[in-house]
Amino acid sequence: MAAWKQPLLAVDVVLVRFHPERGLEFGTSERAAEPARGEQALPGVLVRSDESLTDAASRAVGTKAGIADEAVRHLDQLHVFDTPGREDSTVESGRERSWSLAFLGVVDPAAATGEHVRWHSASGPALGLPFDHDDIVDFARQHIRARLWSDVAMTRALTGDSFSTRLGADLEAAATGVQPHASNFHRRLTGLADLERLDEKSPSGGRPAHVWKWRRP
Amino acid sequence: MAAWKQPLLAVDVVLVRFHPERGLEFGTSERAAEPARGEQALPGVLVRSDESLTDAASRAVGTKAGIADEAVRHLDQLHVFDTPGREDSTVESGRERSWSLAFLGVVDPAAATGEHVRWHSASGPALGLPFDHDDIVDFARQHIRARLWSDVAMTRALTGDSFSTRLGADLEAAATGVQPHASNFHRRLTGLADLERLDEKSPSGGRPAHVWKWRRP
DNA sequence: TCAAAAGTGTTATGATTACACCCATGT
DNA sequence: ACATGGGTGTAATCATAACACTTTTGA
Repeated sequence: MAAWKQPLLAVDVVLVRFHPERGLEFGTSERAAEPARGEQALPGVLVRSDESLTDAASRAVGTKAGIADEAVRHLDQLHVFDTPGREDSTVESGRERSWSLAFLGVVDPAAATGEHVRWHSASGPALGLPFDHDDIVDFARQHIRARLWSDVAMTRALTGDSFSTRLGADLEAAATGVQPHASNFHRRLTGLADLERLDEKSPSGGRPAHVWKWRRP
Repeated sequence: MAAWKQPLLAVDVVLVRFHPERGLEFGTSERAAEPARGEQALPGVLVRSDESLTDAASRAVGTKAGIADEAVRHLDQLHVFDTPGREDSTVESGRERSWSLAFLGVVDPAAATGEHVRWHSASGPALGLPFDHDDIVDFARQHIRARLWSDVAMTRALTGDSFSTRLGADLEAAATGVQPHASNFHRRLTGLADLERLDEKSPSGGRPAHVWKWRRP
């Protein structure tokens, strides 16, 4: 067995946040290096041998998007995308293979994300990102929809530790495309074991909505 | 940015088959190389730069387990396992990091798999495999349970192109741990759009069961 | 004709959806 | 008080589970 020369493994992070006013958004940052230099793309780095994959994802968010570690509430491995002839096909041979392990990175919408990050509404059209990044975003979109409310860690990262019924319903609407009936949605939250209804209320133009708090950590 | 020296990316395949008599089984093969030489483990190879990840998985099944390509009905990417100090930590430094992209590989139970492969009942205890292979098998087990009947490609690979109600019910039982009510299970299959009930019957000691056929390819 | 196993009929139970109506707040 | 939205009550609908009972085979 000869010496192995493999493509390098990169991690690319699909940044997501759920902003109370702006809704569900995907984040991109500007590429500093060729190829596609200057274009908006998913922040990514090559994985170093001394770090875990999740650490690499975290580093991508930090160094490429300039987002503080504390602002990243959740990191979730998605899928390895295997593309002939994508980035870093430096000089030669035209088409080099490349691997990208995609992560979902949920960001605190209250955190400042600086000028490096551009946020795009998830309800808009495809983002037109280079490489196969549009596919990756799409994969993430379906991942979110399939796991909302059932994957507590992910959902909690999107909503924050506590949230109003209103915000929850809007998140549901953003993820699935249909606004739930307010009444039924309230009952749905009631049924979730990890949620607790507080006595607080959250103003919203009419009758204030209840506030829900995730139990435990 | 200096030259990158990364761990090598391996693919490891969780072989699975659903044998009409023996039930759901996971397959292992004997390791030919250190570390853990001679032990049963998941077949895996280092990915080459000129092949896709799925091709690498396919090659692992072929070269390490000696299973013909045609016998592999389905290959599905699972997760990247990132383990400090696993295999191929050749000589030095004691603990090298290593990456393994796990695949689920569904094998035709009618195909001869030679002496290289050892099949273990999925209902038995943990297999006691080296590295984190037990964890990987467990991941695969949950993957199967979560997707049975909803993921047509995977389920079809397990059942074959056509199968009796009996076999389907046994598969369900093997995956979930509970034997479904025969009556309700029949109706469940009726409800699946991709399934068609044939007029054939399949003997089974009592009244013969119907045969179901997957539509399309 | 009896045992074994597959299906059908039917009902109970529970989740999901819809919608009428009442409640809590700001103006 | 009225507009705005949140929430409760309640009923219809649909899926799931349970179980009695019938059907089809082999012995």
